[in-house]
Amino acid sequence: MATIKDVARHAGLSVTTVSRYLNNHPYISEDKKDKIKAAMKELDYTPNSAATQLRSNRSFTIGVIVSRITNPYFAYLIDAIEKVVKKTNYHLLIMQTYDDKDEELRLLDMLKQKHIDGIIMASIENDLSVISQYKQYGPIVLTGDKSLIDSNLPVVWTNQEKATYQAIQFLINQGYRHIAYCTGGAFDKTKHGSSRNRGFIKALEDNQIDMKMEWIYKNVHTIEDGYKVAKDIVDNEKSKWPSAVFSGSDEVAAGMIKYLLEHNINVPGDIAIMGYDNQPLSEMLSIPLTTVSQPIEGIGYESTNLLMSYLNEKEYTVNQDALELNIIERSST
Amino acid sequence: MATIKDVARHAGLSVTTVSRYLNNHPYISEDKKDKIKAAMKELDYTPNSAATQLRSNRSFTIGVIVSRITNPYFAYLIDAIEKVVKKTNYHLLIMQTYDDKDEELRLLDMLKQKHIDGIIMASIENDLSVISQYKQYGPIVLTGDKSLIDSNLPVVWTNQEKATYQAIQFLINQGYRHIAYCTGGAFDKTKHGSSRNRGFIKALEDNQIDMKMEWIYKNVHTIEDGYKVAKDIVDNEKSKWPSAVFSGSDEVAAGMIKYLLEHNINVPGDIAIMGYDNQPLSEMLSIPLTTVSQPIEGIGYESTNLLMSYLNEKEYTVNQDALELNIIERSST
DNA sequence: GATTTATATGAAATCGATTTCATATAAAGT
DNA sequence: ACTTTATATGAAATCGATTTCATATAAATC
Repeated sequence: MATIKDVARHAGLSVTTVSRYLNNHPYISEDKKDKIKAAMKELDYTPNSAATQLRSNRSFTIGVIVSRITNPYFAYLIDAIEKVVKKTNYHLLIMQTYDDKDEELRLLDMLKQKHIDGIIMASIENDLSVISQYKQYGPIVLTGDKSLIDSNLPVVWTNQEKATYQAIQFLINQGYRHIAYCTGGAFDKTKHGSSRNRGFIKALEDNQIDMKMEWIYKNVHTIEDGYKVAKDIVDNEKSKWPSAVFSGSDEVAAGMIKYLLEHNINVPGDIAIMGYDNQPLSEMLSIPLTTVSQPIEGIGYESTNLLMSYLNEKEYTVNQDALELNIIERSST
Repeated sequence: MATIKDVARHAGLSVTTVSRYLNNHPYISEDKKDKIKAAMKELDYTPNSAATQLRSNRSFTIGVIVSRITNPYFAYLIDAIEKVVKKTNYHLLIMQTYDDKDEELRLLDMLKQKHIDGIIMASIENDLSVISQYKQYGPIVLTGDKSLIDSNLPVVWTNQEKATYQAIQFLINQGYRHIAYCTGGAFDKTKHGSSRNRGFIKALEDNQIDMKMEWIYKNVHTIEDGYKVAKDIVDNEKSKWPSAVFSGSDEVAAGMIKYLLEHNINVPGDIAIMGYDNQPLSEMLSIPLTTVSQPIEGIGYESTNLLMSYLNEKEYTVNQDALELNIIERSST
């Protein structure tokens, strides 16, 4: 492969001048520019990215960490991020942790290795205190719930507590008062619980509804999990069924609907179902799903611009208005 | 950041020895190894990847080109590829073309720039003759239909013509003889048509069924497209409806089912629907979808191992048995 | 007309690793 | 005891760009 040296020789110039041309520096005469252009074409020259990186100490690559791209939420988020990145001279490196702490650390190490210049974290496995140690190696932008602002890292946040509160309130307003709750994580009644859990608890409290622990389902993620939860509910006497189930994920909601319909249980007549994320499948279900939509485009746009502002040492103010969650009302409630 | 020089000094050794340690070369005494280890820990040393790349002329990164990761087919394929890559010392760079020819060329250029060592192409925009010019810069493995073996590039192929033939034959065996056809691409009756089209045409011929051009829908991709196709069909007199519709994509099939059910048309009683890809949503539909499943795991596994074999100059024989397509029979036919 | 200032170019140092070449000692083979 | 061979280490060159420092000419200012 031709190097910058070859181009310089071919154009009868020094490598310095060719380098200047490559980096759009001022003060190069037009005729020299033409000569360089011609030489580059003639030799089919492309700069070696490793050399550029080594000397300039920038890789012009940013990373985005997600748990897995087969989750549509992350796929669409990456899509939104890439749309912004494509407009710059940066590349996007998509990294998956598969929910593994060590893997996440290995990915963060790429900042240290100068493989990437900055990171957007869309999922988080390790403690924030661990992650924030890596910011000395390059900017790290977090995306997620408002509670992340406690980390001393820049955050593009949404208010999950408020959205969940509103979702539960929405169900209550529709007349449902016996509400079951599914979460992908843990559930403890203390204040250390996750934001969504807090929103759920608060909404019940504000409406003087008692929370029943047997209606709290933890660690449910997949369609199969939802299927099982529905079975678990329905296996009780009908008088003990909740009138509505709020699920922290559309997949779980989909699994529940599948089970309920297979057993001729009316949705929402017998049991209403509400999901979260507004994933593509949610409007395609037999019973289109009422759900909470996340501002994915906004999160992607804002987080990328924020990260870029750090890389280019400019100011950027996140437009919080673009980060509102919305309830999408369909037929399942 | 600490460099190899710092480590060497700190350990009282030469950089050569430290480099040898980093690359697992033989002939380093245990006590020196310990000293190096200690120095690296002490200084929190991580090798600069750009320097390694520049000197060794390898980036230990491979790329996978897809049109877009929001397409579940590609998301799951990437997932399968990453599972293999994670076991090696390579990184995976996911690249999206968004169906853009120029973008694809820009991504291929990364081979030239030595940004990546090799590429798996899961989608292809440019002519194969154009793409194969890039193989001088590093190995390129194609994945897709059998017809790609004409390119002089290594291919991990599936037999789309055969699968489509079998799918149509399956419908015919079930008693459907008036079969409409949806394709994401173009459709011309010449031998230059795509493999799936050939399979469709051949199946009809072998069963002495005339093909009706008004039942051929071209360039349909999305759920919305499917919705429109169903409307277009149903707007005719019922006597002119096809008895079954084969669609080259589950999304399109989903859109059709949505429309048909909304208009109280029985599936499969009035019109049967068959999809392609066996995407996650296909079993979640009101009418679970009969579809053709692609061996995504196999394609990912084989293509990655094949690419790795080129990078490590070893032999690898693709296990063609892992690349069969299968008909998944559900309720929509 | 003398002195700044803007424009235009090049030689050499540098980024942080690996690779080549050289060398010294210990162990093995004859 | 003498030559190979295996083990262990280091100095210096190198990969291909960018950056720093130096310099020469043309244009602008006083």
